[in-house]
Amino acid sequence: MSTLRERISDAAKELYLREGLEGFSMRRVAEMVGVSAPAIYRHYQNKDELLNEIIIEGLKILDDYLRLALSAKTPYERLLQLLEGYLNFAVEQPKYFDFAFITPSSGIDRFPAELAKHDWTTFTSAVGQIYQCMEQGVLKKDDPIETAITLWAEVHGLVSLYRVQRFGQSLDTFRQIYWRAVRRILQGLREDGALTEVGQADGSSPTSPGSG
Amino acid sequence: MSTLRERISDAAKELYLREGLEGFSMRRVAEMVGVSAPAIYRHYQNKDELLNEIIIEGLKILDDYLRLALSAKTPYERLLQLLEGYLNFAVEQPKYFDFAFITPSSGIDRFPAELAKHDWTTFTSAVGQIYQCMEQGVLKKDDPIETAITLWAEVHGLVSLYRVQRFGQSLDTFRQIYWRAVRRILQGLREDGALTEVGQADGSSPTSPGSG
DNA sequence: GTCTATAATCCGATAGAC
DNA sequence: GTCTATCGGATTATAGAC
Repeated sequence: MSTLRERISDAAKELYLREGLEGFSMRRVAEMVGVSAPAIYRHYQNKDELLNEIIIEGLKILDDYLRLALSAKTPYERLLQLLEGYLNFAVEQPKYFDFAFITPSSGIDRFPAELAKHDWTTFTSAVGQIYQCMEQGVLKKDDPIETAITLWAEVHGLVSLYRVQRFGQSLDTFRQIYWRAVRRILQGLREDGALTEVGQADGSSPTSPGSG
Repeated sequence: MSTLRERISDAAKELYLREGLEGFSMRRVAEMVGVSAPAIYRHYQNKDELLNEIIIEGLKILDDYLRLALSAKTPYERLLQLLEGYLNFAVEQPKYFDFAFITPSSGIDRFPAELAKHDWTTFTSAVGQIYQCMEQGVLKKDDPIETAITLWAEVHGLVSLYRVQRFGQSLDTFRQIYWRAVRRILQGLREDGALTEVGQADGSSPTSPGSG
């Protein structure tokens, strides 16, 4: 059992995933649901409101990817898993990633409050892991917030450049590039000389939460 | 003296800078030039081909920003200036930055060969500075290509997140965030203990090439 | 080579009947 | 709440005169 509003929302997500923002239209959503286009406006005020539904769905899925990290045993492993969750979300849910993090003003100008709240929640979680790493001496004492920004920017830059085709098309190659870059950063954030390698010793990725 | 093709190209750039991708249309370009819309198709096969003109212009402007870095005296200063050129380009020419580096498939699917060539040229230049830094002992010996990727991803991630409103709206604040993150990365890439600070000692930016 | 005119579609959104 | 019909607009692209 599902309401018409839910069916519209589901169809919108399906259409966006299949056709992208370019092929997304109210008319086609209506056609998929089996109603006329104006009927949608009884449930959503306009196109932007329907598109917001898609962003929110993407954030939920990103949460699923990141939540898996919290089950790891040490703060450092949780941090690595968070970094991998971001990678897996971007490469396994590229359309959602694009819409939530890439697409600038095309489509939606004002970003919904959910987005800011979501950012804050997950960012705070990452800061917590980093803080614990510093307390344990796994990372050098530093400002955990600024350190989190530094790491977030690195992984976001990597996946963004991958999304706009700057690292070729091979996912395997990109995963190697990703982890070598991230580990190079982490190396610089570690206590000098101490604990040269924590966790995996090679450049391969931890277990993939999304593909397992 | 200018050909009609050049006038179309100029009008297209002007319209895109003023209205963005959303407000860009063949009709409006034609209107600006003072010809009918179909006349444009005598000089450009379709809309994508005209949009490519804009990307190429953006890459030329980016080159202007990055070329200023080469006049600095040391490899490390040239590297810092390159990193600042990227920042200045992104914040001073946001529309060009968005189109060349953010906008995914909306608008253009296949990226022109110019783009790949440009990437390669400027990237190679950055790798050269990094290599020299390593030879001089300013940076730890490492793979200069991977190091360049790591740095590129960091600055690209920072400016991309800024462009999608993740760091608030204050440019001054963002510049501070940017340089603190970049310097944190560079710190980790330096020889352990040696040369704790090269160049500016505070977190402020070098001289801005674009705003001076 | 450039023009006018127009085709053939698509879009978001609304009005008003039922 | 859903429908038909339609408005007002956009788009790429072509036909044919000049």
